[in-house]
Amino acid sequence: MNHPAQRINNRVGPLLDAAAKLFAAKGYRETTIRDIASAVDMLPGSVYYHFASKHALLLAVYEEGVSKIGARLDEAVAEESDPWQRLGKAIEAHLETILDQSDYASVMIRVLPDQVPDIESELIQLRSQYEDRFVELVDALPLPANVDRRLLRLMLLGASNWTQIWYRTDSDPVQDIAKAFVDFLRLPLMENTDTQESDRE
Amino acid sequence: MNHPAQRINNRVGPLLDAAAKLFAAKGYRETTIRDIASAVDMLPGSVYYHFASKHALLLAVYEEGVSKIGARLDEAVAEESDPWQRLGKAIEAHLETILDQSDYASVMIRVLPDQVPDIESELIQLRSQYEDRFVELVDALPLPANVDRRLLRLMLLGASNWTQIWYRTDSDPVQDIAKAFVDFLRLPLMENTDTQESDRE
Amino acid sequence: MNHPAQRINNRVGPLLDAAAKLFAAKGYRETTIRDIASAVDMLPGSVYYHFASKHALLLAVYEEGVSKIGARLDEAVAEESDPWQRLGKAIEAHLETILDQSDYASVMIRVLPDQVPDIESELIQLRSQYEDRFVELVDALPLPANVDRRLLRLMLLGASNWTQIWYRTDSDPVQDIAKAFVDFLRLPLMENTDTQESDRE
Amino acid sequence: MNHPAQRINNRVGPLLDAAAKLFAAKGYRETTIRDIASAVDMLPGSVYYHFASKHALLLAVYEEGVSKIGARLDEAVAEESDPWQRLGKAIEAHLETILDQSDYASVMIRVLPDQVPDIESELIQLRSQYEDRFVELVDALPLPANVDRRLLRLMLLGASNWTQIWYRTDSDPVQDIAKAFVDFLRLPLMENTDTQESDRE
DNA sequence: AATGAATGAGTCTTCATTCAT
DNA sequence: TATGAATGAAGACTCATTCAT
Repeated sequence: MNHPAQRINNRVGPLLDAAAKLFAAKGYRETTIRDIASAVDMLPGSVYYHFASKHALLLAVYEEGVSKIGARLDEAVAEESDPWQRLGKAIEAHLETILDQSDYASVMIRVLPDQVPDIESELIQLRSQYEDRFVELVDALPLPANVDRRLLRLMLLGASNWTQIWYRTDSDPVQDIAKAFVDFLRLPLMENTDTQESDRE
Repeated sequence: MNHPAQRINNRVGPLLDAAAKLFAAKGYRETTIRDIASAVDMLPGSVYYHFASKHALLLAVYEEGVSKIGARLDEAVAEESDPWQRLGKAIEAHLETILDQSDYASVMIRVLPDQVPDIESELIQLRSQYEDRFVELVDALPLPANVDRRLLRLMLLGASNWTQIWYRTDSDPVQDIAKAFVDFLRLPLMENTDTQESDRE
Repeated sequence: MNHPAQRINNRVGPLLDAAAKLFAAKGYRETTIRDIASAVDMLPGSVYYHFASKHALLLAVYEEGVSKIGARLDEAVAEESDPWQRLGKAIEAHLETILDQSDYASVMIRVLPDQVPDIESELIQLRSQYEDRFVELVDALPLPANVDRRLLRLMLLGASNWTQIWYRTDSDPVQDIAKAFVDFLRLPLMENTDTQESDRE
Repeated sequence: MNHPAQRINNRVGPLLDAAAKLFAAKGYRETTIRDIASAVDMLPGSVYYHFASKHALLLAVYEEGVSKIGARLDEAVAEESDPWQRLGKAIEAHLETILDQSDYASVMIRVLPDQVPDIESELIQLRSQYEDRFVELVDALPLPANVDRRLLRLMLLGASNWTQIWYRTDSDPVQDIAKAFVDFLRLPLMENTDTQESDRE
């Protein structure tokens, strides 16, 4: 009667993988329970033995996604101590994970909380659990006092997430993209860049 | 073809407005014909007098969106001659339009071509019709030779489009965001910035 | 307010023609008022000035069909006096009219009364008004006493009507078909007319 | 593919029966999924568990129809060796099946391929699969050299199929009709058998 | 653990028809 | 005479979900 989610040798894994792959490829609404089930040779009804609802499936994918991409990022960042290097590695890890390596992480970027109102807040929370890492990363940057670190972070993350829209496997290596993004920002923002006067108007 | 859009006293205008508003707020799939119809006090079937299909409605909104945001951008850019100023104004116009002023333009950013496979290519074409303006804008920038202008553009546009995800009307003024985004990039990339040394690895 | 159906120079003619053509080509259900209207550059609503309903249109087509094919047949038959010749001419006229010459007549054969239950009885009556001519034609035939003239007529008429299913403009001339049908009945098909014994094997 | 038709205790059988009965009685377009579903106490949506579409249902009925009437005819014909007898039995079987015994077979005659353009070619193929039997049957007939066997077959089959239009259960026994049709062809109808001269023109 | 069968609410869409102008 | 705009009832189909077995 109960859902034994911990069982090692069950089919929750493949099921979740299929869901992640499909959600990542087509989006949440566009993916049906039947799609997912038949990807693992199950019948639609059987999915409900493992997950209470389609929402629950998405939530599980999101959780796994956060966990995967978070771990990957922590690991990448741990190798560096210089704040800019750490940020660079972080973006690199981020891009690699959502573009290349993990459908779970892709889903996190592709399926936006407001597309699933019923579990919007849960999704938001899960996302920030991950994205908050970038708050620290950016805070650690040696920057001029007047720099709006929040906007800086948002810009970098936005640009990174949006790669999902235009990235094709045959375009630039992911690492180049990451490096370019950080460098575009980094060079002017270093502490000792004197000529800092920006007044449009 | 049969439906002359110029007729003064018709309800195509309001209908399209309602569609744009709803598509922008909830997404394409999440918006039903019933939603749109009842927003203008029509019956679902009546919508089909004006538009052949839900796809056609989206296409019309997209077209109007491209036209609106394109015109707004051209106008904003025309006031300036300095390439960086022009780019700044462009981003400002872009953000204002998609965040504040036009549901039509918002739809263009929110509803991605691959979410509507049946008219994917039409949507892509419409989008690039607008986004191509940024190619020119970025090409006009005086930049060091080794700068990848494509990635620069993609970064800026990606960051801008992603604002739709986090922007709330009570956060920073749109103009500040635009200025920040451009300035983050601009300062290091000015021609005579000597200390250009980027070597991670 | 009233329908001046007699007006010479109106558009009832073309309208009816279009309806006949479309009903003949696609069937009643498969043809929409919009199809018919746009064939004569009208709007769907305008059709209702001339005809009270789609049923009424069909009825009018049927009437015209009966009248046309009836006249054609009477004319053809009048030229002959021998009963078999008269029947031959009749079938020839019948086939020519429904296969070649008149959409109105084709409709009579193609659209069966029971497909339009609301006016089934009217359609049946109209049809028999025409088909009754064949009762006389067959009654006039000099036949052995034991021949079931009703079945003979039904066979001939059925075979003729069914040509609509298989006839293509590039197959046999209509006249040949008519002649063959009548001759198959009139003459014996057995190899040597007298002895009735045929055994392959 | 997913729906195994052989399962003993399912409702595919009754569903198909209902579809056949309704298609035969009212035609394809005139029959709704709701009609069919409610005939077997299902909800409309449930039908789609068993059949992918209304088209698929019709196709299944057609297939069954071809199979049923083909088997019945083969059986009837096997009992005889004389070509005319064989043809007579064939027509008898044909009429019995489409008028009396099988809704499936009736559908084959009543619903014409060109009424369902989406699956027109499949339906045509299915029909000829059956009707081709008559090619052989007619070819086996000992006939004068100048007889157009194709038209002969078409006439007989057309007349037979058209019985569906006029046949009522209280009219002649089906066997009588079959016998009459074949005899009309086989034997001469002219009063005195000898003078065989057919020259219209 | 999974399936077969179904449900029911909802989706887009169609179309004969109406009616004020 | 005709049109523009709509209606409303119905149509085929979809899909997350349920549940007895």
